[in-house]
Amino acid sequence: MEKQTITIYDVAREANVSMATVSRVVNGNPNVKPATRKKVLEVIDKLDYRPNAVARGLASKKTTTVGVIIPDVTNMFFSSLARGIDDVATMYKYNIILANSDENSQKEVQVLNTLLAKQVDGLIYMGNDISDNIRQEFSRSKTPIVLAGSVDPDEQVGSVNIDYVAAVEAATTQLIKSGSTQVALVTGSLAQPINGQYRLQGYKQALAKAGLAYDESLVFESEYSYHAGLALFPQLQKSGATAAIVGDDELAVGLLDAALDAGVKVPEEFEIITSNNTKLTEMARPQLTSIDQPLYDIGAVAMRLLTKMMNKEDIDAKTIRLGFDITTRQSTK
Amino acid sequence: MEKQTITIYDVAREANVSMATVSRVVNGNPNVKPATRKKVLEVIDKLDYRPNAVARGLASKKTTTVGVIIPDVTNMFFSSLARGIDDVATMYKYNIILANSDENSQKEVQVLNTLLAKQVDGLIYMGNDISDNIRQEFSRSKTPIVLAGSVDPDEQVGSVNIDYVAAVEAATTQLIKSGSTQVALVTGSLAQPINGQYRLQGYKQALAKAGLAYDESLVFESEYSYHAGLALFPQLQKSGATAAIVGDDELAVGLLDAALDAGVKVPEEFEIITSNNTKLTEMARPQLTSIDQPLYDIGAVAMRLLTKMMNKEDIDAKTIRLGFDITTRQSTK
DNA sequence: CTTTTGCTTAAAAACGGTTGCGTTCATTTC
DNA sequence: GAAATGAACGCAACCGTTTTTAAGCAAAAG
Repeated sequence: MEKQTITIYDVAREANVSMATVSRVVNGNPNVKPATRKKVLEVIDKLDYRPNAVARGLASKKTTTVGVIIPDVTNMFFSSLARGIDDVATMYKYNIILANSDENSQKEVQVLNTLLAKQVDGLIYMGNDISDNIRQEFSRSKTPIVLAGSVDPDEQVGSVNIDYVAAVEAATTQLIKSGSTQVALVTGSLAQPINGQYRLQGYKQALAKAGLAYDESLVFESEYSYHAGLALFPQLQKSGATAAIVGDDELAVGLLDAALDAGVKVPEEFEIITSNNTKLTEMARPQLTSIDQPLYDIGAVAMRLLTKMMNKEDIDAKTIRLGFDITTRQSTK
Repeated sequence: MEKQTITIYDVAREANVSMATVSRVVNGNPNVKPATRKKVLEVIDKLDYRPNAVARGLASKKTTTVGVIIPDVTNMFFSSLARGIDDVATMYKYNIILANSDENSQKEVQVLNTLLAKQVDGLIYMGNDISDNIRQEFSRSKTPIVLAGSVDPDEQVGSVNIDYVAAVEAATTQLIKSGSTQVALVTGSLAQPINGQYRLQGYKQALAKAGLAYDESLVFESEYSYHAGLALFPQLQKSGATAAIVGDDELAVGLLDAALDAGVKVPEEFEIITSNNTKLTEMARPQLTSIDQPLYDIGAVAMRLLTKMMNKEDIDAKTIRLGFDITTRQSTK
C-alpha cells in the first residue's frame, strides 16, 4: 500500500483542466484566467501536489542545480567560498551538488563527468591547480564553468579571484619596510600557477623595488596544513629568514606555533603575514596579520557570474578581480 | 549549430541493436551476448555517449543523490561531518546536494521541500535542534532520513551520535578530580535537547557522584562562536568558576584567548575541556583538552546507514551510538 | 523430427513533466 | 450581425531512460 505519488495529471483531472494548464499555473505563466488559477491552486493544495523536479528537468533541460568541485570542505578557505556560493545559489533558486576532489586530478575528472551526466546547469571549480586533464574536459563541455579563487592562465572559462601578484607584493613590501631583509616566501607547489607564477612574481617585484636580491633558498614549498607548518619552521630558522609570507592560514598557524614553542618571539624576532584571513587568523595568539581576500564574496560573485552565463546574458568580463586588503594584526610590527 | 547531444537511441542505431540492449550493457545487465556487448561498448566509446542521469532518474525513480542539510559549512564541526558523509556517499556512487540552513527552521523546511521535489533518494540532517516543523515534515515523508551528530528524542528517523550524557559526565568528573569544585558548563541553548537534556544531565550526574551541589549560576548558555567566547569569559570569572566544560571548539578558543588576554593562566588557574576535537584544539596554545567525538566517522556512518535504508536492507538499530574519548592536552592539569 | 527450454534481443509502454501549436469562445470592430 | 482579435486552454509530441512483455532462435530433450 505505497503512498501513491500524485502527479500533475491527478491535479488536472481533479480540477477539470488539462495538464498543460496545471503546468502553467505551477510555472507562473500569465496565460491563465485568475479563476482557473485559483481552482488549480486549491486542488494542488488539497492534494498536496509537489512537482517532480526530475521530470521537469528532463522536459525542460534545466535542473536548477549546479555542480561545485571543492578540494576539501574541511578547509576553511574553501568552505568560506562554498558558503558564498551556496547563498547566492539559493538566492537564484539553484541547489549545489558538492563534491570533494582532494585536488586529485583523477577524482576531478571523474566527478566532473558524473556532474555533467546529472545535467547540472553550471559548474564551479575550486582548486589551486588546473590540470591538463581537467582543462581538456572544460573546453569540451558546453555547460558554463567558473573558477572561484583560482586563475585560469588561458581564460577559457569564467573566473573570480584577486590580484595575487599585487597582494603578495604589498605584503612583502610591508615586511621589508618594517626591517626584514630576509623575507621568506612559504607557499604551495610552485608548479601551480597561483604560487609559481603569481605569488612568486609579486614577491620578486617587491624585492626588486626594495633593491634586494632574490634568494632562492628563502622560498619554501609546503603542503597546506598545520602540521606541515610545525615541521617546516626549523628550516625557516636555518635559512636566516626573519619574516615570512605564508600562502595558507593553517600553515601559518603551524609556523607560528612552532616559533612560539621554540621560544622565538613573534613579531619581535619573526614576523608573519598569511594569506586568507580566515577566522583562524583571529584565533591565533598573537593574531595573524593577513592578506584579506574576500573569500565569501569570491564565492558569491562566482556564483552570480555563473547565473549570468546560464541565462546566456551578456558578460562584460569573463574574469573578475576583486579587491584585497592587508589586515594588520599582531604578527607584524 | 548546437553540439547535438547524443542519446541512447543514437547508440542503438549505430550499433544495430535496440535501445533496450544498450541500456542493458550500460547497466551491466548480464543478459547480453559478449559479442553484442563489445560492439555496443565500441559505439559508446566512438560516439562519446554519456547516459543522461535525469532521464535515468525519471525512469528508474532513483537519482543516486542524497540531500544534506547543514547549519553552516563554514563551521568545522559540521564540515567534518560533511566530509565523512561525502566520502562514503562517493564510495556508494551517490552525490550530495548540500544546503545551508543556518539552523533556521523556516529555511530548513523550505530546503527540505525542494530536496524532496528533486527526488533525492535519502536525506541527512545536521543541526542541534529539531524543530516541530521539521519533525513534522520528517514523519510525513517516506524518503529515508538520518540525523548526523544529533539526537532524535523520539527515534522517528535514523541517527548517529555519541553518548553525550556519558561524555560530559566523564569530562566534568575529570575536572573535579583535578581539583575544581566550581566547574562551569558552557553550552548552546538549553532548549535544545543535546544541551538542555543530555549535556546538562551528564554534568549533574558528575556533580552528584562527587557529592557537589548543582549550582545554576555555573551554567552558561552561549552562541557557538569565537567572539561569544571572548565576550563570555568575564562572566565566567565572576561566577567563581575555575574550570569549564565547553560545548563548541570555537567558543572554547574564544574563552581561552580571553583568559590569556586577561592574564589568567591556563591550565594553572583555569582549566578547559571542549567538545569537538576539531583541528582548532591542536592549533590553540595551550592546546585544548577535548571530548573526542569521531566527527568524520559520525558522518561516514550516518551515510552508510542511509545507504542501507535506501536499499531497504534490514537495519539492526535505527540509532547508532559511536564511542568517544577524552583527548588530554594542555588546557587541563 | 517435433517440442521444450533457455538465452538474447526487440518493441513499446511507462516515468512526470514542458511546450509549440491549434482550437475555442467571448469581445471588439466595422 | 458577421468578421476579426486575442485571451485561455487543450492536444500531443517530446525529453532520454528503464523495464516489462514477448518474440526469435538455437540447442537440448523426447
